[in-house]
Amino acid sequence: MKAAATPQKRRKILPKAQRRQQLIEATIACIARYGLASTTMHMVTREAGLSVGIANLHFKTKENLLRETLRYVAEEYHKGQIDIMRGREADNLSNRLTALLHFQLGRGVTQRHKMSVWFAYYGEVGARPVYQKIVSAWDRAAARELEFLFASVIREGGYTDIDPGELAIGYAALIDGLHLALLVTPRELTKQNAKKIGRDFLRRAFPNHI
Amino acid sequence: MKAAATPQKRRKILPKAQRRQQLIEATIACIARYGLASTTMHMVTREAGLSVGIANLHFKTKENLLRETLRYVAEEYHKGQIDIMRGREADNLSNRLTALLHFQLGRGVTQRHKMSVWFAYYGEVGARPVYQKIVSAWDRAAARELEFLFASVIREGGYTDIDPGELAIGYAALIDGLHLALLVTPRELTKQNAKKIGRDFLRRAFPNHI
DNA sequence: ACCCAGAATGAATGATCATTCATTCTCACG
DNA sequence: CGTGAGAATGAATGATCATTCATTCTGGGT
Repeated sequence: MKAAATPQKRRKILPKAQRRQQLIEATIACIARYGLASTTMHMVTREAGLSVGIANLHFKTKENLLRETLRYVAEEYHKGQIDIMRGREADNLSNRLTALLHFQLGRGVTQRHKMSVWFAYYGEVGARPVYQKIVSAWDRAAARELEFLFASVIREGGYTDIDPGELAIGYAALIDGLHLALLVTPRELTKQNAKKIGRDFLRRAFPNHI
Repeated sequence: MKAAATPQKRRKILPKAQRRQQLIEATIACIARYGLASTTMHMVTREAGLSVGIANLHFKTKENLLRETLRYVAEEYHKGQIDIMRGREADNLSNRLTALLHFQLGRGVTQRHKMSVWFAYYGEVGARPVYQKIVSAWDRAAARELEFLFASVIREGGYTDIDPGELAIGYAALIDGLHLALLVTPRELTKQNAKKIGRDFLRRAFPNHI
């Protein structure tokens, strides 16, 4: 038998870190497509093109894999934000605000499957304290950074009567809410419109900057 | 044997509508406590103090029960909002805005277990078009009403440069985002603060009213 | 060229769960 | 009272799924 009809997948050995990464990405794809509730280990390993046993080898349990996947997604999103807020490229505060808005409502983040994964985990936060811990740790970090950025803008613009911490929570909530709207009622809201709404929020707070 | 140690639950026959209601409420309690993913039919029927078979009798399948539960929750929340917006009690627009805010961030709605249920379903929307349909139908109705209210406020206050539809989407997104923050990072945000943030949003848009 | 540590496999196991349905029980009506 | 229509029960069934582990295979080291 020379060449089988099915092209005989050759077993490949790779470093642990690479396999873990591969499995996490397969998990994300499955959650986006089938939801957190009905994603099975078989689906994940098939998506990765590997055998079922592999999951147990690299992550002890399914619960573990899901936890690590959330960690990965949360880190990706929040690090992206923080990098822009600390941004060296845009020293100008106005540009930095705009860059942040474009990241948060831009092509990368607002892809349907990414938002699906994000809210799938949020949905379980009420029942799983572990998820809450992971998300809130990153949230706190991003919130602090945003508060700092807003404080700079307030100082520069001489705005009075604005608490940077409260405004930061409000802005973050608005962005989350817009993500939710893009996911749940995409027919009622385009990404363009979402950006305009975010921009209007900032303009009403910082009229001299936006 | 006269009186058993366990007080012999007597079988009771009730009208269909009442049993359905009872099961839906048990479902809500279970989702809040254990999450959508791990809520089982046994849990739900035990919570309701009934037998397993009852679920099949009143709702053909689990999927059906979950659907009806979402319908119930969505209706409760959105009807509450709409009633206030159409409110006969508060003819004054300022008061109506305030009443809406207090409903949306008040004791009733922001109970942890209610928000849990809400976001549990949002989390599955990406994978289940049925859920999306149910939620977006109610969302659309509430959005229209809110846009109408904002349009009245804009007319009364002579505000320029505000699109009521866009502002309504922004406000709704802010409220959703605040609910999420109350659920995920309750240590960072009190209900009092959430209300203040919502009020500030309205004040920046309608300074003559709030 | 050979070897073996340990990476990868997947059939088998046992646990959990939704759903079924033969049987029991209730109560409205005669 | 007595009865039957149909509401309620829960043990049994079969399907699905996470996890295990005996076995196979790979590639770096010698």
